[in-house]
Amino acid sequence: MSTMMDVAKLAGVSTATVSRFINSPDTVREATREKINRAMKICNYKYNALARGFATKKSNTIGLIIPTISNPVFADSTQGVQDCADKRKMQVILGNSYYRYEQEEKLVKTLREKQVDGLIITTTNLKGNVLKILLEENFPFILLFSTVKRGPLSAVGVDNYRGGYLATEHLITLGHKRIGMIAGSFAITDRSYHRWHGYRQSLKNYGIPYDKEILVQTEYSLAGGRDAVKKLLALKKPPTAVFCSNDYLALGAMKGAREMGLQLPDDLSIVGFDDMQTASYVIPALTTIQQPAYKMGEIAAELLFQRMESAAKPVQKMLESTLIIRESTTIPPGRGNHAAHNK
Amino acid sequence: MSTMMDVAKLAGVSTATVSRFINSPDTVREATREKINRAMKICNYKYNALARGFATKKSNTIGLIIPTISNPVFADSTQGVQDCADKRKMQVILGNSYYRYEQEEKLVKTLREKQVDGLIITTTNLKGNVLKILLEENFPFILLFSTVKRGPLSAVGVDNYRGGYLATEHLITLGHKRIGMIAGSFAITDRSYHRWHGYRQSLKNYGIPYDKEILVQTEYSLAGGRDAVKKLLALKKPPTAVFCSNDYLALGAMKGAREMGLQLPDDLSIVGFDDMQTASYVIPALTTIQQPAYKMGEIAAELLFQRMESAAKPVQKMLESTLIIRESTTIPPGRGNHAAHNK
DNA sequence: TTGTAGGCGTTATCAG
DNA sequence: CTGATAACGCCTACAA
Repeated sequence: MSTMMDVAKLAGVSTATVSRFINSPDTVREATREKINRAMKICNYKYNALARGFATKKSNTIGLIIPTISNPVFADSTQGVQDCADKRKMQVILGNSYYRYEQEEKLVKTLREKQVDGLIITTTNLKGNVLKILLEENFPFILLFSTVKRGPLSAVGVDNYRGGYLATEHLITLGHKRIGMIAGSFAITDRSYHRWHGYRQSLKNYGIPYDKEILVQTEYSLAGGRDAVKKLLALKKPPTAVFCSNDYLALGAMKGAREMGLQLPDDLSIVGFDDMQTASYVIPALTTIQQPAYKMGEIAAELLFQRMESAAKPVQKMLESTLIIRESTTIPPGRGNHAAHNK
Repeated sequence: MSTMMDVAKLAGVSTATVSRFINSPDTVREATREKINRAMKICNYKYNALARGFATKKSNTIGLIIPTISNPVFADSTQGVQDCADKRKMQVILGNSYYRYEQEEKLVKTLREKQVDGLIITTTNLKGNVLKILLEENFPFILLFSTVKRGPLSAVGVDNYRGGYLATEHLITLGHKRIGMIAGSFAITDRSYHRWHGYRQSLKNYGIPYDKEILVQTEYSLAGGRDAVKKLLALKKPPTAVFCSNDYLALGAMKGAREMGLQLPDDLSIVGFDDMQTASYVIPALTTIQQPAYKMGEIAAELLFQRMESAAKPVQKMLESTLIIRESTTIPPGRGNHAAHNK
């Protein structure tokens, strides 16, 4: 593999000139440029960005840590950060934490060793040491899908509490009195926890007693949702509606309910969270809380690049999450539902 | 940021020893190890993997180029390569080509400049110069979601032709005579093209004339599938079944058909391709051709690492793709369908 | 506009 | 088991 040295010799110039030619062509004379160009062709020169990074102490690479790329919401946000990085001619190294803190810890270590210029993290543990150290050492990073609204950490997210509130309120407005919740394990994601808070508050505001019997925490998966709904439906007093803390859980719940012979949405109303692409293509189309995942990724990257350029004060961007009413929610059963003829 | 030099001085040893301590601790005396350890703590030493890569000419990084991470199938395969890379303590830089060849070209250039040790590519143009050059220059790379079965390129994929054949045969076996196809644009993905070939061959083998009227090429998206199915349904002689070249298209088609007032699957049978996670959770659950995406990613990474260690002869791994029959396919309408009471 | 030369943090070779 | 020292490929003053 040929180097600048080879090119320089062949072109009869110094390596400094070759370097200039690459980084700011207009500072080198036309004739020289041509010589260099020719020389590069001849020895099939390939620029070594790693060597450059070594010399400049900038890798032009950022790290992105998410729980798992197989969740479409994280995939969308990843796309957002990638597109934004691409514009800045930056690359992104991806890491999956699988909702495990030690893995997250390991990832930031490895990525920092790789000299990434900054980090975007969808963290699994807001209180952990990882973020604290990053902050202390003044390393540029942005939280994504974050729940923090103030303080020293820069972050982008949505108001999960409000999302949970809206989802529940929608169900209450339809007439439901017994509303269950299927939540991602609180130990693993505080987003789920915040959504649950919104749920509780909504119940409270409308004078519906909270019943911890109809909350089930589970893993964030289709199967998790399916099993959870079956558990709820097996209760003596099963809920007539459930709020699921993400769309996977909701689709799983639809499946589970159906397997138990229920008609949807008539026998059970379901609302999700995320609005992943397929949510509106499912039958019945899923009522859900929409999160602008792609946009959030874009903004996180944008914020990170700003932060990398100059250490401004921390900012938190909370984006709007909105309730999207579709077909998976309706009035409670036995209330003269227009769709009651189905039974 | 402190360097090995600092640690060495503090510990009263040479940088060489520090380096040894890091890379093969057992070659340095216990007492020395402790000194170094202490020194590292004191100056909060952080290893610089980039400098290492510079010295060793190995970045311990691979590049992964896919069309788009928002397609769950590619997300799954990405997870597969990442998990495999993780085991080898390798990082992966992700790039989206968006099915655009120039983008793919640009990506391999950038990634090579970044000195990735190898590349995994889900290519958009098998015949393009990119792969040819990679091959000529003997750069390690593996094709993923590949259609190639022989030749100089190493690759992993499934038999798309066979998948298309199976899907169509299933429909024929159910009694369908008029079977349309909604395909991803052939110009963009030869996988789609191969699936179409399987479709044609199946038709032929069962003596059903091919009608190009009921093939529509579109973009790989939910909306694409929806629009396409509407086009087909508007024909004088609409199909009673459609084979969609991926699951997104199939879900889109379900939506479109439903919007036109059809009952599924009774009025229209639909089969997809991929078996993405949500496919079995949709209602009616999607009949589809399953591709082991995660597995394929894992194998591709495995193959790449082998290739990086020693330039063995090229291999092509074709994995099994199987027909998964679920609820979205049934006998043609007007044939005494058991579900006919729905109308 | 171009050249000279030192430096970036690690590894690797060769002595000791 | 440890130390000295020359790479590795590029950038960047500083000088010319």
